[in-house]
Amino acid sequence: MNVLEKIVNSVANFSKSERKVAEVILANPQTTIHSSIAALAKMADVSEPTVNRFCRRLDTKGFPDFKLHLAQSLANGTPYVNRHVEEEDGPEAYTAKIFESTMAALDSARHNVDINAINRAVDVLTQAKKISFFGLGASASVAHDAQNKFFRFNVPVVCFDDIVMQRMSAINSAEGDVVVCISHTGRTKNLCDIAAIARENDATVIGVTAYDSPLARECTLVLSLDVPEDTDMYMPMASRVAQLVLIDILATGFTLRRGSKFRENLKKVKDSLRGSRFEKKDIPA
Amino acid sequence: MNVLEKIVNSVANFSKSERKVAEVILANPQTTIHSSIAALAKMADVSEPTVNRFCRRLDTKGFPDFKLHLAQSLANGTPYVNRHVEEEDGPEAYTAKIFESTMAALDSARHNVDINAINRAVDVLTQAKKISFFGLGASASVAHDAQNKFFRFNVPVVCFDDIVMQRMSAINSAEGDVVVCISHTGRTKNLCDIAAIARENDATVIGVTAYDSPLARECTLVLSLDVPEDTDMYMPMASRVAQLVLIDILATGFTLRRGSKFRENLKKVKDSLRGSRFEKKDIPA
DNA sequence: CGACTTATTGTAATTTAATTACAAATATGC
DNA sequence: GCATATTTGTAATTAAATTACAATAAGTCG
Repeated sequence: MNVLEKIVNSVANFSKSERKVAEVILANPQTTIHSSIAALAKMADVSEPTVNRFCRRLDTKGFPDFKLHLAQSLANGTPYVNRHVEEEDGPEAYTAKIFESTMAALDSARHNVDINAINRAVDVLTQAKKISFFGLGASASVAHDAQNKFFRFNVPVVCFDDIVMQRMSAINSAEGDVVVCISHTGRTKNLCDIAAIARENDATVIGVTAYDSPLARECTLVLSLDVPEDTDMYMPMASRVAQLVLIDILATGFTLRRGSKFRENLKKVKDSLRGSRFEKKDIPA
Repeated sequence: MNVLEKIVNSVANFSKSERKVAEVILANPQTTIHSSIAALAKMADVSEPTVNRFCRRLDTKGFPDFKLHLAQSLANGTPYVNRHVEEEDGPEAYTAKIFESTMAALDSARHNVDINAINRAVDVLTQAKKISFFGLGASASVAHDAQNKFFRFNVPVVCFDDIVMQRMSAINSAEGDVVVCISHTGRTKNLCDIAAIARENDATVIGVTAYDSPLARECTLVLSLDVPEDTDMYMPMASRVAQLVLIDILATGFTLRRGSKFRENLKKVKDSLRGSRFEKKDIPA
């Protein structure tokens, strides 16, 4: 596991001084791997043995071993950790933290997605007579986005963010229709109802939601995204980005399945937008 | 550059003993990073200073520094790159590629955002009498998302994805109002008009769009996101994710600026949603 | 509230590892 | 084949990390 993540995750078990060490390391990971234990101790304003104890607590053999692990974590260019935004953060700090948390979330999601489930979902979608995307609240915009994407495929696709419309649509669904329900928590009652109704009417229900949630239990097929935890700001952030990426993946799988001829069509759709846009001014060679 | 490659490439410049060291390292790189200089010297059947000289020849400061570089090379050195999806990619391949491209895009965006612009945007937003989010097509869902976020702040906020409504709204704007126009290319004619109209009516116009685009020129303040290029599938993918993250950042900046009292309110909004959800079953201690 | 216990942190000593300086050995050119 | 240059190793030195222990701070219970 990424050492940086490990530090963040086990910050609770740290003592006061150890936390100081953690902060300094998280702030300058790149510097850390080129510092001696003495230099780091000074930076964190603690004693050298404290740094050593800190390393041991993270299951490394000692400081040099810790640096090795740290170097490995930094190697893939990603010090992406889910760092929480703090009250006293300036624009620089919170901007960096949000970017990094989002990337960390994507990284985690990437390792946790069930490729088989994705493949089956693509199967189902390519064979759908009609596709509906339903989401409420923050997930509504994900549903909209999905509609926008699949609309380009010249497939019958609808999207509702209104429970009444969703309900009507679900009741009218039939065999061969696919309903995609999007909800991070999977605990939104209304959406669970919609999923149940759609299934009773023989539609295939794909859930983009948490594994083993009430919504998941109502679905034919679940695409779960394990995203660490959202940053403290009481609003969905990283989770929603992961959902979007999942939609991108489904859309991509869809176009690939449809073959190259189909993709030419896509290009036409894109080109058709040209009329509504200002031309890019030609740069003289 | 990858140290292992470097060893292979410069094997010509090595002396006999140095070559012995190189061989041992190439044969057991994983072991090497956990060995002392003495252990390695013994394995290669050379003296310790020879190992040290070997390290120096590879432009490292010494043996520990060399181990650090080696560790970095060994850590699955796949930095996130913008890999294009290919025709023959299976689910595994395109899933990985899309995740990685998105992360690469975010990484790039992170290094290119203008923190000052963000800070000023937050300034403007916190002082707004009314906030409007406008986007068309793929950017419409980003606008929706923004609305959802800022709505929680108990701020007058609207969002339209319909040019007629956008136009009416823009005409009715007044000093103190903030209009956020979202467009990846910044070349959507209709949206440029809206921006112009809003500005003529004394609203502050923030553009989430490409630098130096027609839309950018109509804005009071531009938040440009430099995202490499979208994957080949003829639809906006990474760019839109970057926009969403930018919205997250603005929303976060907003709440931080408003102070801790305000954030308690936010928690209340979140808690208010509880009634519409299934409770998480309590896990017995 | 104070004595006792436990946990945390730092100081100093010790050990270990890495580097340097120098000498021996090997190779290279004339 | 001798002189020079290069390579390699031995021993000494230095630097770094770790351990042992003492002091301080934080809890806990009477």
